[in-house]
Amino acid sequence: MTTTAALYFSHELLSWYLANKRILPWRMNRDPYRIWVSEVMLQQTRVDTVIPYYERFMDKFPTITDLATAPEAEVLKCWEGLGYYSRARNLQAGAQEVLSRHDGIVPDDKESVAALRGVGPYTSGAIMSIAFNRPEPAVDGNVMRVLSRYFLLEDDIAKPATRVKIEKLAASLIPEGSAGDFNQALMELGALVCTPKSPGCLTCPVMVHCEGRRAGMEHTLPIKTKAKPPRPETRLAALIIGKGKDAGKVLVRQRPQSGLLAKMWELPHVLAPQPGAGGAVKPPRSGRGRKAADAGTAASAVIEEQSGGLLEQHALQADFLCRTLSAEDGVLVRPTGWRGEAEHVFSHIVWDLQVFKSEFGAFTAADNSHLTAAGGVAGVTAFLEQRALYEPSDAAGLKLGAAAVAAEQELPLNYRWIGPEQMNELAFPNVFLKLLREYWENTD
DNA sequence: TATCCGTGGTA
DNA sequence: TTACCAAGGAT
Repeated sequence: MTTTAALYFSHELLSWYLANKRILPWRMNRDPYRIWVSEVMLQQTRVDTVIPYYERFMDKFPTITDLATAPEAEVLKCWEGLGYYSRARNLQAGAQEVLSRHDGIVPDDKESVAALRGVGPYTSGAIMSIAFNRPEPAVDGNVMRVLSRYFLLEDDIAKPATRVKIEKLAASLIPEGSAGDFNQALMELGALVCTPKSPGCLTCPVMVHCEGRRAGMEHTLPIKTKAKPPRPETRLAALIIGKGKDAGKVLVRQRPQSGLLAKMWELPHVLAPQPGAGGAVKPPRSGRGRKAADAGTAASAVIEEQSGGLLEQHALQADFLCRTLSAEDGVLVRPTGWRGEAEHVFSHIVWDLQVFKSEFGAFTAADNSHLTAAGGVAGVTAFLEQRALYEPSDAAGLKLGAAAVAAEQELPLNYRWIGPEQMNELAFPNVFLKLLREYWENTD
């Protein structure tokens, strides 16, 4: 690559950007805090998805101090539905670092910015270049795609080493004094023209010297190895309906401090024995109108309830849910009917949620007869023995200990009864948001 | 280095 | 419907 060709690329691209750039909320000015928030929200997230979240977030937390001093629950609630929730917690931690160590002013040196929680190589480059116009590369997926095509680079962009290589190339292309615009131009081109599936070479401002296109490789570049497919998990969830003083409420729980969906709220659920783990509960034949969110599904649950018992598969699952929730959380519930199915897709896991309407409290064998109406006690006990879930001597009883039955249940600290109003305070992942909204819509 | 982290749009 | 993947970071 000659210097003149590089100059051509940079200046043609920069001119195109200045004439075609989108008007976006974070392009109002170059306030480093606004740029920072936008870059974190835009991590692995589309512009159109981010915009309404960004507007709400900046409205609620206009300054670094506002964000740093806010209750964490409010920050999470503001992020609800956007995904990758550690971003929200790290962003607030970063704001607190800036407040305590930099007098509330975003530092304008690379090392300090890169040291902030949730700020990696891309985001530090983006903040330094866009907010401070420093000549730092900001290499994201767009930039790797654009440069892989333009310079016909056949490196696997899934490998971290490739990003490092492209960072050096991108740094060398930054025009004097235009780092912020140039970095945004690269990303804008990737988002609007040099798109993953069908690149718009005919309207591309740098098509004449694009080596990838000239080699007819615009559709095969960039090279990227396939990601591992997500593992399926069947999860048995309890929609626990309150009675008495808790009438009209639902029992929810908060997830642990770290890991998947950290600190988010959810319906209690347990991991079902997975297929292949040895005589496991298989999910009912899924698909076709059985999803809780579909209009026709609630009907399926009603039919099951009215027929005086659950389908065998659901009976087995309900029983397993009841026992496991008792064992794991010490929460005693009585599933009374299958309510529906919902799917939740993560990057690395797919949840098949089987939702069971449940009552709160201990149960006895007689109470539980509905669980075995379809499958028969023999089938259920055989299943339970196979899973070694309780002592064979209890096989005929299907009940928990008498002490547990009699005791007044105390809720674990991470459990809470909530009504519709509490939906405005607690942050839920989207699946549970939909399930709860659907429940309250249909019970008004 | 590989895996863990959400969610939704699109072809 | 599946498959891809988006202004990535932490461990």
